[in-house]
Amino acid sequence: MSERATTTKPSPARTSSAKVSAKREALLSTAEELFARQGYRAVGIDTLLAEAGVAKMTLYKQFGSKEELITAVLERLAGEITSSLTARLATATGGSHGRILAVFDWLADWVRSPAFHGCLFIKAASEYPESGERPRQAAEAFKAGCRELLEEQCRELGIADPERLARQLHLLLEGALVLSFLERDPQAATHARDAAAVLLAAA
Amino acid sequence: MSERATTTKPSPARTSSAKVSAKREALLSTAEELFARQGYRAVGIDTLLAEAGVAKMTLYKQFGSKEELITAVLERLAGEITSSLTARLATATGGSHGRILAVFDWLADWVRSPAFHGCLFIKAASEYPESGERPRQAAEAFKAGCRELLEEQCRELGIADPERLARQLHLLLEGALVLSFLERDPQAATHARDAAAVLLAAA
DNA sequence: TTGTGGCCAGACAGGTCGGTCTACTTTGCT
DNA sequence: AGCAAAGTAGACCGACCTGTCTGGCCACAA
Repeated sequence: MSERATTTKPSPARTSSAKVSAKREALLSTAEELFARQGYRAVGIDTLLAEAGVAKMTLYKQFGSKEELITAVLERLAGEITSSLTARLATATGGSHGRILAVFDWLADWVRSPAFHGCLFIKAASEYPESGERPRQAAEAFKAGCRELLEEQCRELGIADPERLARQLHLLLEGALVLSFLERDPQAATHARDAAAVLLAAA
Repeated sequence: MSERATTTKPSPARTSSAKVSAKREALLSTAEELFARQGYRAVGIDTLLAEAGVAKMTLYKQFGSKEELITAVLERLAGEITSSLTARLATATGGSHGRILAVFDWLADWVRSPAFHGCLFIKAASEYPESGERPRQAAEAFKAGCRELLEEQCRELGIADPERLARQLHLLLEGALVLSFLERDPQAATHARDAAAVLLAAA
């Protein structure tokens, strides 16, 4: 009866330390979506805050600057992608090339998901092209990680020149990312997989 | 496409028309360089005008808006690339695959030139992601042209499935563009060429 | 010489940007 | 209960944004 009109009784955070992340998480996921759809410089801080339902001071307390927020988005995303991909690789079966082809299957799922609006790392490097800028550094680190992951898979296969094959596969992967976004071709990743199979067979 | 200010009306004299082109050209080439190095939204119109030594009114009389200027830069660049590439192809020798490998040789020259700071078309699509935006349309048109050019070369070779091979080669090309810029790997195009040779041999 | 029209510099307009600050309310731990 | 941390709204800042407009300069034709 005396319940106030405004008492939606927001779920009390049961875990103490999880509470810290609540607003931070809202910021990160909203930022990821808006930046992906519109670009980094095109999205103003105020738009982002309104969408996330967070106050400006919270953003600056948590991240310090817009560029740091972008960097945090990229680092979080890199972690998610890495764990999602390695989980997929762990279950990969098929011939000896199954592991590598599974990377391209995973890629096909990624670029076909409705949340995909181009690779955020490539966009970050485009909009923050100077070596010293943190978003570009995060992008470089992630892409280097991709190449290393591919190289490791090639090495496990006992390929003659694993570094070389890994770089070629990486080209296909990045090409698929770009063309999935630029032309709206959901099959780009499939074509990349086909090409990867050819390269693998020849190695 | 080019300025042809004659017959229809007794319009400006030749001298003033030549002057117009001069300022227009200064705008286009300065814009191309600044946008390539810093990104489209990162470069303000005043910076651009100061660098080009052109008055603001001239820009708006010639192009109407910043987005139209960007579009004009992209269209001019697309023309230059197309003619430079087809000129190279005309002189391509080597085996039956020479023409296609020449595309990747040309690419290697492009990405290694000091003026290369990433593909302006990919960046345009990133910063103007909506279908209705003119810079993105120009980028889509150019990339579609690239794919068609590759497909035509494959077709001339009598490849079984030219469209499919062309798409695979296109993936390598775009991948090389991205990785040349993101990692600063001048060898990306060379690796793409190697991979292209493998795909060609298998087709 | 005088007139004309293209181009100039730069002031201006109206908004938005990233970022700071204050003063207040909620929240969660002890 | 009490307190400190975290979060809130929103005013405010100076810089910068795209785009418009004014008034004058200068080349050239009659």
